[in-house]
Amino acid sequence: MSTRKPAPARAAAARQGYHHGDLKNALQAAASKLLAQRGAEAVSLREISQAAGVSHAAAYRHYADKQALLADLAEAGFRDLAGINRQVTAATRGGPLEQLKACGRAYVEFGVRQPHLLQLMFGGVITGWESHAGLAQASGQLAETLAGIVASGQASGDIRAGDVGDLTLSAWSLVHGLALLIVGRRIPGMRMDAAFVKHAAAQCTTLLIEGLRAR
Amino acid sequence: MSTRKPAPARAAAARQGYHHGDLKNALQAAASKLLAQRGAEAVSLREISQAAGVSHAAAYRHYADKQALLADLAEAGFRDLAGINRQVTAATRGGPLEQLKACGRAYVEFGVRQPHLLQLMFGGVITGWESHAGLAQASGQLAETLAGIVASGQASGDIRAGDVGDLTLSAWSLVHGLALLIVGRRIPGMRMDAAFVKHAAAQCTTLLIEGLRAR
DNA sequence: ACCTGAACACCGTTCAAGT
DNA sequence: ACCTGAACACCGTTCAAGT
Repeated sequence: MSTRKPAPARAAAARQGYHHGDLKNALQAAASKLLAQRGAEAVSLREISQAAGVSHAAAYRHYADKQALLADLAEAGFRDLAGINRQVTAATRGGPLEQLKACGRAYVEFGVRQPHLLQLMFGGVITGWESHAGLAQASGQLAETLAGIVASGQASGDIRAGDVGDLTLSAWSLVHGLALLIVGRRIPGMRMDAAFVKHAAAQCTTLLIEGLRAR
Repeated sequence: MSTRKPAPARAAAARQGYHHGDLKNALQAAASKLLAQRGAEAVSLREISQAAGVSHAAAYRHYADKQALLADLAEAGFRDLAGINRQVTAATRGGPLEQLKACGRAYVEFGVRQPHLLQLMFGGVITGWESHAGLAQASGQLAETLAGIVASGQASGDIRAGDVGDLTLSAWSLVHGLALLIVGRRIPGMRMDAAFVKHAAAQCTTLLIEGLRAR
């Protein structure tokens, strides 16, 4: 047993409404949960604070404003998505075109799994990305991950020659657009179930690799 | 001369702060202008009402709530974009693939010209599309316009066989994703000028027609 | 150093009252 | 029928004050 008693001390502090211990993470967790439930515009900072068990002004000790907290959530989303891409790439056998296909499907599935998070990451709610360094960096890492797959495909001769940035942008645009059209429910006659997502992702990524394939 | 004097009567009414004449259109115009300047989340209904020269409660005589007004703007955006697609299609010679290419570029240019409107149309700010019948219809018409080009390309033998909905979704996803990535400034090293937009649209639509081309 | 509670200026929405 | 002004319940943000 340790001589320090952090848990009881924290509990006592919480009882008297003081010292949260790790409020920043608690705010993130509460915000993430509420975001997933109702979307960024429908959740207030006061509600997040309440869910974290502190007064509505306490968040300002850890975040400059509401946007800074949302930016943290978006950043985590970008890191998560980039990680998924790396993982899927590593786990997929059959060459770069199959990897790209698998990543595209994973990208769309990520969006369907967390629609409100995807909207936050790309929907224009967060302004002033310059002031959130980590967010811009995480977003850039996602782009780099995709570019890496394209570059390796060119090196192996599976993907045709051309500027890596241009080809990556095309591939990214396709899966990104599909994910947002699905999440935004803009596709007529769409049933938003796993089968449709799987089908649509397969169709789109097939077109993609037809366009990218070396000939 | 008519015996009725609508214009002076309206002016007199306006002087005493009553009877706007065509408040609904005035609200739309004011909202559209403010949306273009600062985006949907940064503009309040009170501000729109003030810009239209009425009290902050007057808008509720014409719109159920703020969302209904925003839905009207989004609907106009969808109709505008669908009209642009039809116009570009009619004006482009050289077959369906060239038409699709031209529409893709026009789609991206529309987004770059009106980034806040594009975000409103697709960014998830408007919830409950079911309650805005005109909006859902206008969005559907845009999809139909795109599907029409794909179908005519199949009829002429330029576009390969396959489900029209699937091929249309792929084409739409590509240009839609590109437009949103550009507007959202998510492309590393991007310069958001006309030359880049032209270049990126050309690259992406080239990949698209390679993937769609009959072989 | 970290949090609270009151305060400020806003916001969307409602509603009785005016013409 | 159409609009106003007051009112209500919220919100983001600030700040003196508490421990």
